Amino acid sequence: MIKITLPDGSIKEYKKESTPFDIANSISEGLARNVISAKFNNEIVETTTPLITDGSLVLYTWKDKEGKDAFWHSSAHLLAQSVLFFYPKAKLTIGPSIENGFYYDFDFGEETFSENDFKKVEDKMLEFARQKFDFKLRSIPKEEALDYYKKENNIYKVELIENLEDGTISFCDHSDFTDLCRGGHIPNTGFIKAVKIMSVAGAYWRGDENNKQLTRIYGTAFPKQKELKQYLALLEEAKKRDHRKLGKELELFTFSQRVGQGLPLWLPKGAALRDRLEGFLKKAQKKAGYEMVITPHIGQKELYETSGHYAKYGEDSFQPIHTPKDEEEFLLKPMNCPHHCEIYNNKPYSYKDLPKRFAEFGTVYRYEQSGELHGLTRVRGFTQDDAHIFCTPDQLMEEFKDVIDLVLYVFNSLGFNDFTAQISLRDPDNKEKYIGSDDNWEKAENAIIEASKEKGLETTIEYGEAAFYGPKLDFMVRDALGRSWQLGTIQVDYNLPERFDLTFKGSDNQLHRPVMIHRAPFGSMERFIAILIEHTGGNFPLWLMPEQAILLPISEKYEKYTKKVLNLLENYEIRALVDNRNEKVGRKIRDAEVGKIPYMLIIGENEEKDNTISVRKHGEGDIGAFTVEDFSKYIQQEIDKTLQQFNVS
RNA sequence: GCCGAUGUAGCUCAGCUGGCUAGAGCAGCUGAUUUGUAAUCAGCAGGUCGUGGGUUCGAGUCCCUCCAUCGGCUCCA
Repeated sequence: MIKITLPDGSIKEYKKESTPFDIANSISEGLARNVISAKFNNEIVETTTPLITDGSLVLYTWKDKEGKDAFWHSSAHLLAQSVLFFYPKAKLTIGPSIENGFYYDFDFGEETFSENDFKKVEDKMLEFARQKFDFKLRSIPKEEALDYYKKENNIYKVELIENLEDGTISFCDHSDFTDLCRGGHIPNTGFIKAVKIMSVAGAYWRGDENNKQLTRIYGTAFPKQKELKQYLALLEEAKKRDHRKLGKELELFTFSQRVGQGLPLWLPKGAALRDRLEGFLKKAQKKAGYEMVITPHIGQKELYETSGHYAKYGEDSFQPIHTPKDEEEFLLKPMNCPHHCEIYNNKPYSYKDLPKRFAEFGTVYRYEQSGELHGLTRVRGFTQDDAHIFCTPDQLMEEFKDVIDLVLYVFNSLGFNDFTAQISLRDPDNKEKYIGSDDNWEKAENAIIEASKEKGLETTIEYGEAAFYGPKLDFMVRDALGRSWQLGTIQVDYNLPERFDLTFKGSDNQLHRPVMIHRAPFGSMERFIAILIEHTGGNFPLWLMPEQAILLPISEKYEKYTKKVLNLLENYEIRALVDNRNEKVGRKIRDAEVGKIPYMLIIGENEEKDNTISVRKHGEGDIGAFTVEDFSKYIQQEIDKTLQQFNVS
C-alpha cells in the first residue's frame, strides 16, 4: 500500500501502482470523468501513471491551468499527427502549450503550409480525436531514441535528445503517432471536442535567427464547441479595442507612406491628448524636483561613440547625416542620455548639489526592423518621457524608490493596475554583450532588487533583458490581445558616468563618480497612448478627453443660447464643441455616442427658458437638467475621482 | 531582416473560374426638412483597382519586382 496526501491535507491509503485516475475515481465518479492531468510530488504525471511511493497528489481538470496545459499540449500532438497525415515528410520539432492554446514547429522541407491548409488539418484532428486514442508514455534508452530519429533523419530531435540525460528519454504514443515528450497529457484524444488553427508563422529553431526557420502552426482546442465559440468571440471583441483601429476612428493619429513607415503623424485630437498627458507628468515631476531641459534632435557621431551606443547599434541605426564639410557626421538622436550627460558636464557639482534630475520629452529615432513595426507600440520616431538622475552612490536607493513611486502614481492615475514589474538583468552566460565592470553591474543589479523589495513590489526576474549599459526595472502591460509591452522603465547605470567622465566634489574635497538613473514612467508617449487606447477602448479618463462635451441644439432657433452656453463652458475650462448640423437631435446623439464624447448637452426650448442644459452621459443616457455651473461642478468631481495629486513623501 | 497572408472611393466592403463605361453603404457636396435623447428625404460628386513590369485579342482578376499593412519569429539603446 502507498499513502497519498491530497490537497485538503487528508491522507488515504491506496494499492501500490494505483494511478491518479484510480484515486480520482475513489473520490467521485464526476472527478474521474473530468480529471485530465495530475501532479505527484510536484512533478506533472499522466493520469495513467502507476504511483509506487507515498506522496502528495494534486488532480487537475480543465478548470485548472495545469489541466489546460495538459489539454493543449496533447492537442499539439494531435496537430502533429494530422499534419503528418497530409505531409508525411514534415519533420517534427517541438510543440508546447502556450497561454491560450498551443503551437507546433515543423520543418516542412520544400513544401509550404498556409491558411488554405487549415481546414483539412482541423477536420483530420477532430476525426482522430473522436477515435479516443489513449496517450501512452514510455521510457526508452537514449541510444535507442537517437537511433530512431537518426533513421528518420530528424536533426532537431537528435539535437534535443543529445542534450538530455540517459534515463530521462520518454516518448508519448497515441494511435500510430509517436513523439519525444516528457509527459503531461490528457487520458485520450476524445476529450478534445473543438479545435481551431489560429495562424501560421515562421519561427527560428531554438529561437536563434542564425538557425533554420521552421513553420510554426498556432492552434487552440477546447473540451466543448461552445467554449471555442466564446473564445473566438472574445478575440473579436478585443480587436475592436485595437489602438490602430480606434486611433483612426477617433482621429488621434495616422501614418503616411510618403512620410515613411513607423513615423506617426499626430492629428489634432491625438496631439491634444498627448499634450495633456505630458502636462500631467510635468506637474508631478516638478513636485518631485525635476528640471526640464531641451536637447537637439541630432548629435555628432562621436557623442554616441563615447556612450558606446554607436558600437552597439550604429550599423542598425539611421545612418549618419553628412554636411558640406568633409568628415563631419551627425546621428539622428536615438536616445537622450548622452545629451543629458553633457548637460551634467556643463559645470562642476558639489555633493551638496546632487541629485540633479534632468527631464525632457525627447524625441528619438531608431531604425527598427521593418517586420517589427506595429501601430504606435513599435515605431521609428517616438518621444520618451525621459529623465536622468545624477546622484551620489549613497543617494541611489532613495532616488530609485522615489522613481518607483512616480511610476506607480502614473500607472494608478491611468488605471493600469494589471502590470508586471520585471527586473531585467544581464544574461549570465553572455556577459560580453554588456559594457562595464562586473563590480558595477553587481552594484546596479543589487540596487534594483533591493529597492523593489523595499517598495514591496511583486517582481519577476528576467535574465538577458538588461540594457547593454545597465539593469532595468521594467513595467510591463498587456494590450487588448494579451501581448506584453514594456511601458515604464527605471535603469541604474554606473557605466555612462564613467564614459562621460562625470564627477562631483565630495565632502572630502576629492572628485567622485555619480551614479545615473535613466527613467521613463510612460516609456514613450506613443506606446503608452496605444496601450491606454486599448485599455479604455477610447473612453479615456475625462481629464484626458480631447472633447469632454458636445452641445446639441435641437434646431437653429437655439443658436444664440448655445453660444452663450459654450462661452460659459469655456470659462469653466470645459472642452466642448457644438454640433450645428441641420440634423435631428437623435442623429446628433448617435454620432456623439459613436464618437465616444463623454457628455452630450441638449439644448432646446425648455433649456433656453430655464437657463439649463439637458445632460446625457455617454453609454448611460439622460441624467437630467443642469445649470452650466452645476454641470461644471459635476465634471470637476468626475475628474477628481480619477486624477489624484502626486505627493512627494 | 525572415515565414505566411492582405492591399478596390476618405471609411467599411462586393466584384465568381480574365470579357461591356469597376459597384454598395457610410462620410462629403447641393437642395428640401427646423427637428426632444442612437441614423429625415432626394439629387450630385468621388476610384492611376498599392507600385513597376510581364502573359493575353483583352488584366481589378494570372505571373514577377518593389512598397505598405496584418499575424508570428528574431530584435528592441
